[in-house]
Amino acid sequence: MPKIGMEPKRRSALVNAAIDEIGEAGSLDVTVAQIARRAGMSAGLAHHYFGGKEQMLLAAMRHILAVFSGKVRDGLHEAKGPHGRLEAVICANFEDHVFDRRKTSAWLSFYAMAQSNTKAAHLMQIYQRRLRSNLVHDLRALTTRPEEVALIIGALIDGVYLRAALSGEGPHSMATETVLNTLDALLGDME
Amino acid sequence: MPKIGMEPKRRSALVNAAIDEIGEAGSLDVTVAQIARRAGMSAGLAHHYFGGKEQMLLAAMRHILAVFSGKVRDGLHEAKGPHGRLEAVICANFEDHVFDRRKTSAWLSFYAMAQSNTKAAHLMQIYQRRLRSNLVHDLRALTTRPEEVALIIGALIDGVYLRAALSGEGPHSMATETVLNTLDALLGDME
Amino acid sequence: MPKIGMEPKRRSALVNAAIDEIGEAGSLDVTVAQIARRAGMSAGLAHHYFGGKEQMLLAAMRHILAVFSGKVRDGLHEAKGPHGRLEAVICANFEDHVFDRRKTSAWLSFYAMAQSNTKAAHLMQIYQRRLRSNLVHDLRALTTRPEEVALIIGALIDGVYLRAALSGEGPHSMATETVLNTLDALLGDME
Amino acid sequence: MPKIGMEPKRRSALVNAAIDEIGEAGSLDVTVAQIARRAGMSAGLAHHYFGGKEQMLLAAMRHILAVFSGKVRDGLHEAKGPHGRLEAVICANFEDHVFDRRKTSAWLSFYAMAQSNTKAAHLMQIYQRRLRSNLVHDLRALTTRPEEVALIIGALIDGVYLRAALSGEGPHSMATETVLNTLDALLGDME
DNA sequence: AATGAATGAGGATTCATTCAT
DNA sequence: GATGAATGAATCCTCATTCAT
Repeated sequence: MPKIGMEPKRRSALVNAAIDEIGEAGSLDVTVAQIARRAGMSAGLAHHYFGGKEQMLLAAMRHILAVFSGKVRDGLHEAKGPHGRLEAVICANFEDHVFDRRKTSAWLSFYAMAQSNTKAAHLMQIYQRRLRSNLVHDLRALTTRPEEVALIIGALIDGVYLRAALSGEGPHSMATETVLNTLDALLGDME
Repeated sequence: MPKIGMEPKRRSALVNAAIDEIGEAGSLDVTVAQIARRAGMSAGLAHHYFGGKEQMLLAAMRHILAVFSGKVRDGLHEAKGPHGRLEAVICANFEDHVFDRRKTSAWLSFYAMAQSNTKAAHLMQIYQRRLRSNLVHDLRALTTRPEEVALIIGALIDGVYLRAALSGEGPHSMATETVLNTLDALLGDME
Repeated sequence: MPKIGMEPKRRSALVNAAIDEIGEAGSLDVTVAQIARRAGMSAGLAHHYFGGKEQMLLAAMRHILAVFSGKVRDGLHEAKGPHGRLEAVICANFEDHVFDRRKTSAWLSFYAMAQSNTKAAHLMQIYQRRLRSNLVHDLRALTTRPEEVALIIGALIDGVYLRAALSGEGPHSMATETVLNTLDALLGDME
Repeated sequence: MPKIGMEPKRRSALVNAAIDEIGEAGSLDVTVAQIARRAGMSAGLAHHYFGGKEQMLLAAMRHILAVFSGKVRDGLHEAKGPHGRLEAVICANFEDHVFDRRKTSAWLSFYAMAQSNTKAAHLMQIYQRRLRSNLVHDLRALTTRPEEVALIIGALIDGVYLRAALSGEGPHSMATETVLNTLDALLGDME
């Protein structure tokens, strides 16, 4: 069994297991043993690879953010024009992969974690800044108050996501449409 | 020593202590002993009055919602006209008392709790429905799509609150204005 | 069972149990559970009263030193004249109570502990300084080099004790005589 | 890759690493992994060569004793006359190499180990007997009570060493002189 | 020979909860 | 009513040791 180059695989398996476990439990009160078992290894090995529970959770959080960032980047590549790019960013937030029950649930738990964990808070900040920066960049061409609209759209995305996470359903299309409509309303009004 | 009418005082003290403790810790990982000590009594007594930690936390959550509901009701009493009433509801969400650092922090923790605790989820639902109902009621007079606008405004309130809770600051006026502006943009556009 | 004022009794029982357990094991590799069981309580309670293993061990060390100090004080009270007092100090180091197998064994373990634990090192220093101070005080009347003789006698006491601890036997009288004879030889020579 | 004659080098490296690690930590609570890493190999290989942690520690202890014995032997070769030989033995105990901070620290830890480990105890016995035998042999020509003086000098050496190990300083010359002076006092007195 | 993977037992610590007084 | 005593289960983490390659 002990092949070489296991570390990346193990780490990846643990990260996914952590997200799933947290998602299912709906809370961070998940034991290392549970995660490790789901990832098919002993708790000791999990510690060996991550050094501790906290770092494992942070890695999971980082992974969620990385996947999400990738989606946004992909979406932006294909989009054309400022409005198209805004749509792409918003859609990326509500894509099926991101909107998976387990992911949203884990996400909300990480939100809570960010309140007591400095590193988690830092990760959230990075995500929020990146989102804001993307939005502002394309809003400049469409409105005289890009900052304000970005603030609203950003908060709205979070709010819609939050409600989805809580309700447990995943009204993907509805969510996207809701935000897009608001965007257009704001653009139309502030023009 | 066995004074009469101690129970309400004890319960109230515990609820407040729980909110403060959770708020300070930024998480629900708070011990019964801590809460009880802050409330000036033994952990055993806390159990006596609430029967368990979970019920104590739920009582704390209920209390936050109750205080908030009271604020909304007060605001609605003084407000005039549909738009004025909408303003009142929104303002109530960002009042100083509600927007206190500790309260927002506890609130976000309860959000997370609602994912794994059915009763907590139920309380959140009640709050969301009441908010929605208030919004829809007054939006009927101002737009042809009251449901949709209510959805957006509701999500926006949550999103703004969420960000405030995370950032730790309390940009009260900004928050209120942001939501109000969006409301007007939506009304203007959808009329 | 839960009577009031249990704390001192529990702490005392734990300290004694710790000394016995360490003495029997011949090492500090003793579990809190073992100590607690010997003291007739749960491991949780042991933590409740001491806050941790280290503090429990330090309390045990302190207790050994305190008992020993008491013996020295008692001996000095009854002794007469400088030489009599010196004899009393030396005898106190090899009294039966102090020379009990378990105590010596624990003592040697604490010596080792003092190398990695600052607080333990501090306790050892206090003991050594007190011994030295006692010796020097009475040697002043008997020799022109009290400091030097005190150094030798102090080291000799430690050495004899160390060997006794290692050998497991307790040649009380021999030990005492050995040190006393050396003292007299030094005094006779240095006069 | 499988070089010939690697075993002695590996074993030696591990023994030295163990002594250093124990010396630095000031305790036997040192992991095999730490020792192996310091010796530049994997923990698995360390096991391969020694069969277990205990045997590795015993080998380290044996090594310290062997180095020390060599020093004594060398000293005795060059010394002349009974008194000169006694001086040589005493000096060998406080030579720089032996008196190195790390070595003394490890030594004290091994003392503690001898209480719970039969093999370690046996090694200590061998050392003490050899020291005693050396001392008695030369004391015969100088005093009528060689056994008693040997006992005192032996215990004094241990005591001085113990204090040096604890204090962390290495007052080499002082230590040597202290013991030598005592020796002369005893010889002068008991003649 | 040598490594890194892997395990599993064991230990300190925490804490909700119960209970005698 | 109120307390502090007490427990025991649960959890994180460490580490010696084994093993496939």
